Parts: sequence; structure tokens; C-alpha cells
Amino acid sequence: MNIGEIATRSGLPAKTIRYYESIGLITPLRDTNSYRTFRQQDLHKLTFIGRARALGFSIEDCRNLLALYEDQNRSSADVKSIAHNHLAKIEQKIADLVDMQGTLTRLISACAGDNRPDCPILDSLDIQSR
Amino acid sequence: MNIGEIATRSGLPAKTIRYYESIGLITPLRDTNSYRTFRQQDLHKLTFIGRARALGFSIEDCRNLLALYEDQNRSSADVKSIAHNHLAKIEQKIADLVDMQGTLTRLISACAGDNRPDCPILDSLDIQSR
DNA sequence: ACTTGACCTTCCTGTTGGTGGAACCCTTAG
DNA sequence: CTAAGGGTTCCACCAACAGGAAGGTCAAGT
Repeated sequence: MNIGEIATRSGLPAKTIRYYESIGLITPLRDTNSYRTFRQQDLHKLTFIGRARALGFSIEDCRNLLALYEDQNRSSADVKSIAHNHLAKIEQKIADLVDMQGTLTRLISACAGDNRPDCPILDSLDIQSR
Repeated sequence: MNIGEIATRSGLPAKTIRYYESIGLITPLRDTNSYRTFRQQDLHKLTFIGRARALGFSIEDCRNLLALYEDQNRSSADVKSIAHNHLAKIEQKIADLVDMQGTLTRLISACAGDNRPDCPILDSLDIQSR
């Protein structure tokens, strides 16, 4: 398999796949013409990474998850731990964003949104108003 | 005011303030010794930017909000529009994160988290399982 | 006058996870 | 023979800073 085909099959852009190779996530073989040659296991890994990334895992998390994935002697506790830490970060992000959402929603609904300059949104950002 | 003092007063790191100058958000004066000299209006702007950033606005949004803030002939509709677009992005992010949260929560609770290798988290990332 | 320490300066690098483009090579069909 | 559509490397860029090196400046204490 050349990079174009594996890109289609894995759903990842060829650029991304080259990048993943450059950071050592995958190690495709090379043909005599210097083209990358991907095996089934590479497709496997790339699909795995694509799914993990879709769940928001960082590249470093993906690297660790891949290592566990390939380690038949792994403990599921290690996987769970990575996932748990990741979930905690996501929940923190959600909390932060929901805070912003609340404030913005309030400000937006208080703003007339017409051609006059008065604006509670700007007021709340201005030091004067506090 | 030197950079240290305005950093304390604005709550922003000196590094960040220098960065904001480098991208043209603020334009402090310079003393003869080449030290930056900040006026009250600079503190004002930095505080404004800090609050906008805390609401998740991008630097470019901040730039536009600052311009509107200083434009006495602004229309509040323009401010509201920026805020509205930003809110939409935040809500999209929340939705994405909540999706991840749901999937992760399900997977984590299905994972034993013991010293055995079997792991539904890895299974769900593996192509085999679909 | 000298030193010490706390400021300040610029410049360069690294972060995360890629994307875009240039310049060039390889292969195959018409 | 040439053109299209692969592939290759390398370099630059994005956001929004943070860290650190190397050096200039200032104020206080001795």
C-alpha cells in the first residue's frame, strides 16, 4: 500500500500520516523507489490513532495507548488510568467553556445589537464598570 | 509605569504584555533607557484584553473589540455579532467535548481496571471490534 | 566608588498537531 | 514523448504564548 491508499483507508490525510511517521508513531517500510510501503498493521495502527484522536487523546496519550495495545501483558488499569486522566481534562474544559457560555449568553441578551454605541458587552470588559 | 508594575496591575505576565506589543495590540512609550513606559490607557487596554481572553475571545477578536471599544460611533450590533460568533464556536466545542465525555465515561466504566489485559477501551479503538 | 540584586532589554527556541507550498522524482497511459 | 497523477523532502506557518540566555540599568547599602 502506498500512502495515498492508506490515507483513503484510514481516513487520515497523507500529510498527517507522514507527520506521524516523523514523530515515530508508525514506521512504514520503504520501497526501492523510496516510496513508503504500508502493511496491514500500519493501517491498523493509524485507524487506532485516528479513533483515539477523535476521542481527544493527545499524541503522547496515543503513543502510550498504542504501546499498551501491543503489550499482551498490559494491565487494563494502565489503560483506564490514561483514559481517566483524559476524561478529567475534558470535564475541566467543559466546565470552563460552560462558564464562558453563561457569561456570554447573558451579555449578548443584554445587548441591544442596534446602531447605537451603548453596549453591555464592552461595558463588562471595561475596567470602569467594575 | 514599568512593565513589572503594569503586569501586577493588569494580572498579565510581562511576557504576554511584550507579546501583545509585538503584535500591535498596545503601543507603550519608551523611556530614554529603552524601558517601556505604560500609561493609564495601556493598563485600561490590557485589562480589557485580559477579560476578553478570559471569555475565550481570540486575539483577533480582541483586536476588533478594542477597535469598537475606542470607536465612539460604533454600533452595538457589531460587538454583538462578534460575541455571537464566538458563542457559537464555544457551543460547538462544548458539544464535541460532551460527546467525548459520554463515550469515555461509558468505556471507562466498562473497563475493569485491574491487572488483566482485557480492556474495552482498547477494543473500541481497535479496528477489529467494528 | 563598588557591589549586589532586582529590574529591564532583545533574541532564539519550543510548545501542539498538524497544513500548505515549492521543487523535484517516479510511473504509466495515450 | 509527454502529460497526469502519484510519490519524495524540506521549509514555513498557525495560536498564543513560555522559558531561557546574554546583557544593560537602577537603586540601595557598605
